[in-house]
Amino acid sequence: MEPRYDPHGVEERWQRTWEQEGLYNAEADDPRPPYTICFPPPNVTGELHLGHALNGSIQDALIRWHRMRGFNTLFQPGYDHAGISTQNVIEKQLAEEGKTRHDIGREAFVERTWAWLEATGRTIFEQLRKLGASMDYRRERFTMDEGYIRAVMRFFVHLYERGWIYRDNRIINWCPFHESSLSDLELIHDDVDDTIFYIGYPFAAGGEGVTIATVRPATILADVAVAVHPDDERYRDLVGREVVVPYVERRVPVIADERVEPEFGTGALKVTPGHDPTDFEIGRAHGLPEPAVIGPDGRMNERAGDLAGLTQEEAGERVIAWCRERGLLEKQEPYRHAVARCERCKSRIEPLISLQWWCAMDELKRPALEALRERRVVYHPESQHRFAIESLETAPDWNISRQLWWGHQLPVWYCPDGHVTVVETDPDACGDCGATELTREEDVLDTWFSSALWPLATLGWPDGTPELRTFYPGDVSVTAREIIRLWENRMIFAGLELLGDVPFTDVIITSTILAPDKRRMSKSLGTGIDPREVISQHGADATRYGLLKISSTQDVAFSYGAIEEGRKLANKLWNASRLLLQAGEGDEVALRPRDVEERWILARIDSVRATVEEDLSAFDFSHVAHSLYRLTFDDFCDWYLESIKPRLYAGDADARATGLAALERVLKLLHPLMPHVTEEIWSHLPARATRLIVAPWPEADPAHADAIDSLERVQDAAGIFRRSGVLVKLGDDEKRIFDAVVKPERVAANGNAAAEIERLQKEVDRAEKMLANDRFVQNAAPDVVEAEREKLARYRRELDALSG
RNA sequence: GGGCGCGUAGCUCAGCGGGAGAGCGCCCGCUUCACACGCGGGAGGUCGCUGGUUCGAUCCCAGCCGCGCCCACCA
Repeated sequence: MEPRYDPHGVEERWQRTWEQEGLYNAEADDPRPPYTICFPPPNVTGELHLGHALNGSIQDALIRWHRMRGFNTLFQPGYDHAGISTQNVIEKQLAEEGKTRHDIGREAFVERTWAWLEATGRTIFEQLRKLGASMDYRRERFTMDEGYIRAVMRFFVHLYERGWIYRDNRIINWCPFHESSLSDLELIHDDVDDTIFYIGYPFAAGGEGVTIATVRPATILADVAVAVHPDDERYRDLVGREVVVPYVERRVPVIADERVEPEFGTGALKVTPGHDPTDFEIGRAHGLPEPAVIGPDGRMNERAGDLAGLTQEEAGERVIAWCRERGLLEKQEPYRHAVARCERCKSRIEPLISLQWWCAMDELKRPALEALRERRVVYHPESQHRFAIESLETAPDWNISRQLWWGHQLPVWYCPDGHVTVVETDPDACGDCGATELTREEDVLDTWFSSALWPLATLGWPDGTPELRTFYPGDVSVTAREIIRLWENRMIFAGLELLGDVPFTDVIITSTILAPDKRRMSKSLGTGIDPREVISQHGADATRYGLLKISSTQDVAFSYGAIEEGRKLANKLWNASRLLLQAGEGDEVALRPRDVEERWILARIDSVRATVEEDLSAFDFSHVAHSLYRLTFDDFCDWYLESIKPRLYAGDADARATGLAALERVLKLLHPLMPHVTEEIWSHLPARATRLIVAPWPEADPAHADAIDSLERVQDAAGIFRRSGVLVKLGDDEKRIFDAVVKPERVAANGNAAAEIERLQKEVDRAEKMLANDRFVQNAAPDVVEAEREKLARYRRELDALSG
């Protein structure tokens, strides 16, 4: 064994070995209790980023821990077809060839997408293998593989038959670039500098009229009313009167609606149901018409009269000029406000009324809300649990149709008479009239519609497979905050609706990793860090350790220091094992603690085991990493191994056998975090019959607990021993050694009894003062007072020993 | 506008009612037979500010200042 641990080669070797030996595999007929985690299916076109790496490290730590604890673990891999995102990639390729998707047609487009995926997609799981993620790679699924498509079709038909899927003309977010609707959750909001115009709408009967404020003057052409708040005293008398819309010179009513904000602008709102979501709601409530003057391409349409064909900006200018000429433009001001953009192409979103498919949420979300409130599913941290409930409560009906070509085409067919047939596979005839000339709905489903089925469909649903029976419901889902509403909540209601049970019991929301300088990681800022490089440079174990160490409930800065720490820990373990192995020949690994330091380290390991179990159960991975680092460096190496060196050098077989047994336990505790180095060391230990990855997790071992207290005080002086070049031999009477040997040595080594006495005197004074305080003695918890008394007694003893 | 969170050593962060901590960095000393990716020693902090609760507050409460994130249809 070399004196330096080098992860290169070692990690790849174990990854191959584990997989080849089938140790990642999960079997449905395994009688052990199941433990299931589905890796959130990454975009099929994507590459591993730090979010994946952190997610993978967390999930794999949980999986490996449970595997060692005797669970039949399934870590499920797979990809998402990622509708818009993938279509984007292909459209960009086409654009480089000077073409659009319409030039090659739908069939060729879809074919091309598949061909491209075959050639270049699906690389993330190769990268996750290099992280050591112990997934059952045989079970890789895709949201558009044959079985999965059946699941999606079944889900749609199921919801349709429940009466929850409907088609309606409603206002949606239209992306002019993708020429598709988008859900609210697929938007981003950006501040832009705009101009707000104040425009007078004269009374139809003549006179001043009312002034409104708008940033989109082009939409004036589609105004159907002016609305004010019902309690707005200023406008009370106006309600019911008619005003004239500028430019088009159309008479429209003044109405009252609570959705109007009296404080904003002039408190009077021009109502444009065709081009604004709020106005749309107001319009529906008042039964107003919904004219549209802007088309799907974002330009003015034929209903815009002489402005048809213009961009909105051009049309707006013409409208403003018209108003200015007639003295209707009261003022204009610079105005900064947020606008919605497509999260993929950044195009400005056009609110348009469009015929779309919808999924009603009221019935679907009710059982999910119940499950969340009863905590059958719990989000971690707790603040996210509240957010998840709130999000679900307020979830509007779901726009599930997209006007894209890449995705699951809706299982909806129309006959020439306009009858609608909804079935899972191509029907022969119209369900209503028997007509055989059917055309299929062109729209595809929102990508998240299929993602919602991930925990079920990957296990074979809608078929009643053994996998589904064994591994559903699963256990944990690990994901990022922004995906709670898009994905997690939807998996919950889909699972409850289709199988009557939640898909998992815990959802871990991971922290966002920022660049080391706390800026957002982004390619354009050049602040991105590629986890694949980190892994190849520092090793998978160090990367895993580092990511888990910095993980928390808030946003965290990436830290190479934490990765370094992981590397150091691996090296330390490696050398600790060398010390023990080189100290003798035998292949004995056995607990034969003779001296208190041996009982002490066993007790420490057991105490850390308990802490680690608690922290893993609470998903506090940072704390786990911290505890194990301290255990390895401070307790195991700096103190315990140092103290048994004399015995090891003397060839004491018991000391070696016990040391190896203790080392084994430490390796086990660390394996979920740093699987490779621990397995590698394990393989060097004598007579290893089994792999560490499937070795049993340490049992509770309280046998040596009493050794902790007695030795820890002596440990306090350990530094002195080593510095003075003396290796202390600790007998049963540690206390005697401490008082008689350690103290004087410490003083001698420091050459500084006065300072030590001063320090102790300060402690004594402090403790005496507290204990003399009646209110402290009466009010503080009894064990706190007792601890203080013990401290005082100890300080006094030490003080006596020094000054006496 | 709403929600969440954060301000502790030069940097990154842990601790969260009774002794101010870790990693990295810095200074001093060690080629001690596991490890210089190491060992020992050390410097460095009014624990954002102001009040309150308490015998006692970095820790609980309120306000303020600063920073970040998420959500949002104020035209």
